[in-house]
Amino acid sequence: MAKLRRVVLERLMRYYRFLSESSFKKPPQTITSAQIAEALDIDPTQVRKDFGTIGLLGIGRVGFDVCEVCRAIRFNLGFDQRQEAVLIGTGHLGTALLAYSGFASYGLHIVAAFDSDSDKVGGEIAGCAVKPMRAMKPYIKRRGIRLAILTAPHEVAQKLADRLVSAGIKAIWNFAPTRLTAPPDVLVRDEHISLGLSVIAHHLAQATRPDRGQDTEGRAP
Amino acid sequence: MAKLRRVVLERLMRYYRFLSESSFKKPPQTITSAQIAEALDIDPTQVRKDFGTIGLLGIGRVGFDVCEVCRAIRFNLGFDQRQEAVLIGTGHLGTALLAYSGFASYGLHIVAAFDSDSDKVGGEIAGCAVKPMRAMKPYIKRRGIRLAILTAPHEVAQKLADRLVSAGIKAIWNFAPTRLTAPPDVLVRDEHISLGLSVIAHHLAQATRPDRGQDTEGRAP
DNA sequence: TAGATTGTTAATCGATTAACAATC
DNA sequence: TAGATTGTTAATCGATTAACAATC
Repeated sequence: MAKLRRVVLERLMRYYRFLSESSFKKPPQTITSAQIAEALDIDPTQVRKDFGTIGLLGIGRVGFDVCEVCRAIRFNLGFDQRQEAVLIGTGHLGTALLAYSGFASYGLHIVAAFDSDSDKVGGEIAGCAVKPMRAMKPYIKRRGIRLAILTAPHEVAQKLADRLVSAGIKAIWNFAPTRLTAPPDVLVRDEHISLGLSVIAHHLAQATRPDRGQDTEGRAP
Repeated sequence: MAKLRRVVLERLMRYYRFLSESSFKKPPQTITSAQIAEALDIDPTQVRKDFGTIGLLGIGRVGFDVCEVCRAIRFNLGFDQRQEAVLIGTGHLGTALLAYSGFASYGLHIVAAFDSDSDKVGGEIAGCAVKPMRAMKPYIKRRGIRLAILTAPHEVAQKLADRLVSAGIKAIWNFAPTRLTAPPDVLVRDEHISLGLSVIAHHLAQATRPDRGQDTEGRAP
């Protein structure tokens, strides 16, 4: 399995979400690159190229077999393997993620949550046991967990990330508003909503005070 | 104010977050592009170019004035204007966003939440009143709200988005796992966590079953 | 002044799009 | 067969990085 670039991975996910809708499970179960492109606002050549990189071959004059495409994407994104994860920090966001039922269809299972609040420890959230922080490292080691979902506050995020790495974690899905540092073999995916906010805020500010056109005509020197 | 590209906006946000840390508020309050680049793992030329596009001039042999940089970014991202928003759907994620106290520092204020659950309507979440869905459109119109944060379930997301657009909303920050369609003058920013998941899942699958090297040496024909 | 840092132009890199022969 | 769709090569586009004279 070749290593794929981030942009390719994200497009593969979009194809997958689109094609796994029930409507495509029915015959004739084939679809052309042009149809996918139209629906997702992507260039059809791009679709064929992406499919090519994961070894998919289309059928001339017909298109692609929907099931085959889905299977290839599942394989390349690893959805066909059970993936266990721990969640660190059971605040509102952590609770939201624990309650989200959609992860299982991607092979992802949150098997334990950890929190420093002794009132929460011993309890359950969305069927997942909440354990004390000191149990984190041994738990991860014992079960060979490789993925951690970090939903702890900013102040403790880096320290927790370090502990996760020392416990053997290989990927951190970071929802804390903090840029984490980790060794090169550990993948960190940051989900800062502040990046989205920058795009939104700029768009709205644009509308309020548009460019006063310093380079347009109508203002002779 | 010129319209800026998404990648530039996201970098501006990263600069801003880095520079607004308290440590940079103290004298000498200047910083070089190389220092910023080092901290954020960005090319120094990129930093200077980004600053140039928002009209910032550095001082030879010294660098940039931290306060001036922050002010310019605040202006360009619109953080200096009060921005009111409504939130639609008070599930776990909606509650997490309502409880997040960091938005105010970007000028963003969630002034009302809407939900279809009559048990929630009339109550308060994190100091924000929860109102019935039917009150949404008149509320938005009356107060001239331009931003909606959509944290409703997948099934109703597009329908709600349509209603928001008809009420006059100009930007939708979409946390529902749905690709929304909206008129071109309405900005939609999708925060699908599934995109992040694709990157994480692929990384972990890579480690489990690395490329069996069909093109590498050691396998003579 | 000498030297560090900027602003800007040119070169590189990678990703997207266009073109089109090959294919079913 | 005729025609639609693929796979792939070439062209374009945009973003990143390198180089360096101008500046304080």
